[in-house]
Amino acid sequence: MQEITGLELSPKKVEYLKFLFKKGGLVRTTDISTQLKVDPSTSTKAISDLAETGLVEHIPYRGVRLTEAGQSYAEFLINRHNILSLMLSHYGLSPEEACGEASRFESLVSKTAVDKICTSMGHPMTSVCGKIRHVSCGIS
Amino acid sequence: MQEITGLELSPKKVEYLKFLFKKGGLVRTTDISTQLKVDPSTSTKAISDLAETGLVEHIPYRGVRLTEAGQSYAEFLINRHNILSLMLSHYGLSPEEACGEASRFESLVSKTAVDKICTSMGHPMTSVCGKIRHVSCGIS
DNA sequence: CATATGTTTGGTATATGCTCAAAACTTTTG
DNA sequence: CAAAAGTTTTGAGCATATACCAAACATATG
Repeated sequence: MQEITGLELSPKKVEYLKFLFKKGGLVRTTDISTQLKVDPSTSTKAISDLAETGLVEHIPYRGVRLTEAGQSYAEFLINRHNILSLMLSHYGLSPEEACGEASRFESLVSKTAVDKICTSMGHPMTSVCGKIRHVSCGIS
Repeated sequence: MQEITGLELSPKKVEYLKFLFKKGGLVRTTDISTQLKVDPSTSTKAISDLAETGLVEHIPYRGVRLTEAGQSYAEFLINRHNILSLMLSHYGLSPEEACGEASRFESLVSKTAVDKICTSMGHPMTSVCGKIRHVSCGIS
């Protein structure tokens, strides 16, 4: 994934990647299916898809791990979520509401837009749902 | 549609409804397919779906018209779009960017959130892409 | 009223996401 | 250290949303 547009992954795939990042290391299929509340077979399938994109490495019967590309992409995904949540919280949404709304639509917000929002907010360090790291954020 | 959550329709269905509202009156299948750049058969299908929800009335070979429910729902959809676009434009996105981003994700933003954003912005009357009418906006 | 135009139907395709049952593999344990 | 128990994967199948094409159908017009 050379240029990140932010629109590469489907909503669910984004969830998987964010979870893998937060969990860290080798993650078991069951952990994922428990967390995302789906059948283990569903998470196995999703992981196979992600493995094909090169974002994760799947060791069958062992677990999944983010690749280096996956790490930095997941970091973008989490920053995007945090920035959008923070933005929404500025409009009177509670942290939970903001976080929930952002989770629903974040996969459709481009990196370009996120970068502008981030810049406009002055590259904040913390959101309502986590710290923000301005690594791939196109600081201007 | 008793209580509007804002999450009733798929992205494309939202587009159809917004277009029908803007066009007004009885709209022909071809107008729709031309506008949304899809095959006429595709728009016929979408319209059938919408007709089942009671938001539009389809008179075969004649055209489609919003029902009263469809009218007010479409008004909500357009306000949502306008409010989200305006919000984004406050973060340095150009009108075109703001409008484009909003179009991508608006169908996943709840009415509750939109109402809060609208209130927080002081119920603005105009956005970067159209006027705003605060009819169903839960003015507080 | 026959033909041109516009619309709908039916078949088919892709993408995403999901479940269940059975097979395959790993781990535990007697 | 083999059988039982537990976990993971595979394969078949289903649902939704979106799309196209070709054929059938309705309407409008010359």
